[in-house]
Amino acid sequence: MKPKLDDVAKLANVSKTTVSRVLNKRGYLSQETIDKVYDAMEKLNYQPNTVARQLYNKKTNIIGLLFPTVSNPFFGELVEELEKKLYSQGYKVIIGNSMNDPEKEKNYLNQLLSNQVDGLIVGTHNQNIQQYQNENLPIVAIDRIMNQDIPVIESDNYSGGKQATERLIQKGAKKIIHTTGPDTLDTPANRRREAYEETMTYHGLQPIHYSVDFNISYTEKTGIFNQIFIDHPDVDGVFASNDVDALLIMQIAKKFNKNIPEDLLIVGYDGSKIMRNMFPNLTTIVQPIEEIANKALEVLNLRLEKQETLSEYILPVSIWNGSTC
Amino acid sequence: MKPKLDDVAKLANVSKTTVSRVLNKRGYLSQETIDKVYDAMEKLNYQPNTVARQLYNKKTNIIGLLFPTVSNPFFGELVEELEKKLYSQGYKVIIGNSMNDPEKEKNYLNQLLSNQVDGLIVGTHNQNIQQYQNENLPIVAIDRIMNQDIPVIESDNYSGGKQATERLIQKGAKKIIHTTGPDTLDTPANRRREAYEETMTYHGLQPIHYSVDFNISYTEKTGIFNQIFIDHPDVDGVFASNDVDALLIMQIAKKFNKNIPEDLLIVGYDGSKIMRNMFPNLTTIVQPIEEIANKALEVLNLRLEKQETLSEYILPVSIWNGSTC
DNA sequence: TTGTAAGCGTTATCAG
DNA sequence: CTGATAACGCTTACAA
Repeated sequence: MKPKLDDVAKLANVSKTTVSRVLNKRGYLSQETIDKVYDAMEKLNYQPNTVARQLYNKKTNIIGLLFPTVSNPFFGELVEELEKKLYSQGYKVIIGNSMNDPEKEKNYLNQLLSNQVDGLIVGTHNQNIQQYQNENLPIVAIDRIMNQDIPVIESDNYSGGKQATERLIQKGAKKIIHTTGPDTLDTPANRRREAYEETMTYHGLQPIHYSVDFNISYTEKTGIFNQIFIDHPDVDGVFASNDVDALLIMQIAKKFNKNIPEDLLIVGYDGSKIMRNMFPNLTTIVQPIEEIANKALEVLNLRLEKQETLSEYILPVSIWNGSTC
Repeated sequence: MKPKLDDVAKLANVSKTTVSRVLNKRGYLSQETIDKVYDAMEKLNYQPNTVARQLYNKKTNIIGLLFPTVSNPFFGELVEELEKKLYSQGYKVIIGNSMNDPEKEKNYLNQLLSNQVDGLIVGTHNQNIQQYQNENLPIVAIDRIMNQDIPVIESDNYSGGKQATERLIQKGAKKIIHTTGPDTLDTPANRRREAYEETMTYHGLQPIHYSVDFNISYTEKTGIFNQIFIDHPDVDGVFASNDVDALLIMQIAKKFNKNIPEDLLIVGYDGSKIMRNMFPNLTTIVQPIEEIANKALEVLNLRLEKQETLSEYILPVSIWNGSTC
């Protein structure tokens, strides 16, 4: 059996209180007592029970992170950044990969809301989850609209969409296709599409978009992207909704004998560090992952301290000049 | 204040015991009581306190995952796979990205060992952490040697190293350089290097390796990889320790005007799904990520049930035939 | 400087 | 079928 406070107390011939005081370095204690207690803890290899402490303190020092998938580099880097910073603040993180499955998200939520976490950072993309309302748990959303009470951190999607589209047009593309997430969601990322459509229209070009569900397999995705080239053999520009898709499309373009950038221009989205290093050629819109993480934590901390926050924080994007556009 | 069991009990005019019974669907209860209680819970928007349950049950239903970094696709996919499967078993996961920093790992460990988690899956690469001994917490290691008591899941590193090296040789490379992790660690991954060296020697070739610390920046990494081409302008083959590095090296090769595969053959390692889809051209040794995750959980479950396990489980690797070698 | 006792929010035993 | 009550392991008034 794991030793508990009481065992230490008995071995050291003091009370539980005293041991607790030593443990938490609180109150006045004689050096002698302190030594005795440490000795006993050592002997028993004592480790305080975190759960008991959590119960008393009503604080778990755990933050929940709910994201679609950690295997997409954008989320991977974001989660890593968040974890790193939370760790240095003394928090641990529980991660839920919702895979954008509403059931799973709802489930996670219910569990996490039950005093399991001190706060929540949510970056999944589902609608109609009302649970987020009924708690006064500090929550921050990343790139996701939830409700009035929950602040959203996002990068400037409209500007990103505009920059991408203008870049493609300026480099001579006329038939530009945009891949997006599912049409049905109301997320800040939709502003990319708005920007794309407005920019296209402004230049007298016809916007065309293909929406791709998250959480489908690579095989299915490849199927959809193939279809683009079948439906539009004359496509000469693609604005992909993320870098992984951009690269997938590049692979498929090859099969259709399209050379990049001669026959087809491509712009991606996200610009995670790992992508920019592995494939610097890909022209892409860079979301400031580190700044997003910083801002999310800054706002979460405000909420944890019950302070006021804005309801939206928009961070600037930049463009990475590769050779695909 | 959050409502508690007692509040529900009062509102429903029953005892805490009864509410608890309803909550856990245990024992005999009249339908009337059940309805009353559910009503009260509804009205108060009651949610049971997980921490209190954890304390009583001495079980948190949390598994700790300690990995170097979730932003490398190999670990990203592995962690995702583990999370997905643990979730379906009713576990949540606390993730620690150790960045291979021994301090951080030790710290995480200490915290997690304190009754915070029911089990641990460790895939970081540090030495000399003795803490793992003194607990009877179920632990499983992935690709990491810890101590006799802790079962290790790994893919067949020797075979992987041999296949990679032989492939390079067979395709005509003579001056083949191998990049590895730090020399100082005793990990199963070292068997790749052994295999590389033995295979090279067997073919009368001179093994040369460059060791690259984890947790250095991309800039530093690039520096080291640059050095390879400066030190060995006649290099015609590279066996990289992972796919990310393989791609980094490909970028650098370009700068040195080496065409792939004409002037330089490259074989990577890991073969995560995302990599194989984004860069199908990269010839690489594929670790069976899903099987590793499955086996790790199978073994962890055995440990959780206090059953015997083997001390080592080795899973087969395969080769992905790209065009870089 | 140290100890006693109550309480954090559950669950299970045992009695009715 | 239902209710007191103790217990899970720790922290903190309050007392001494």
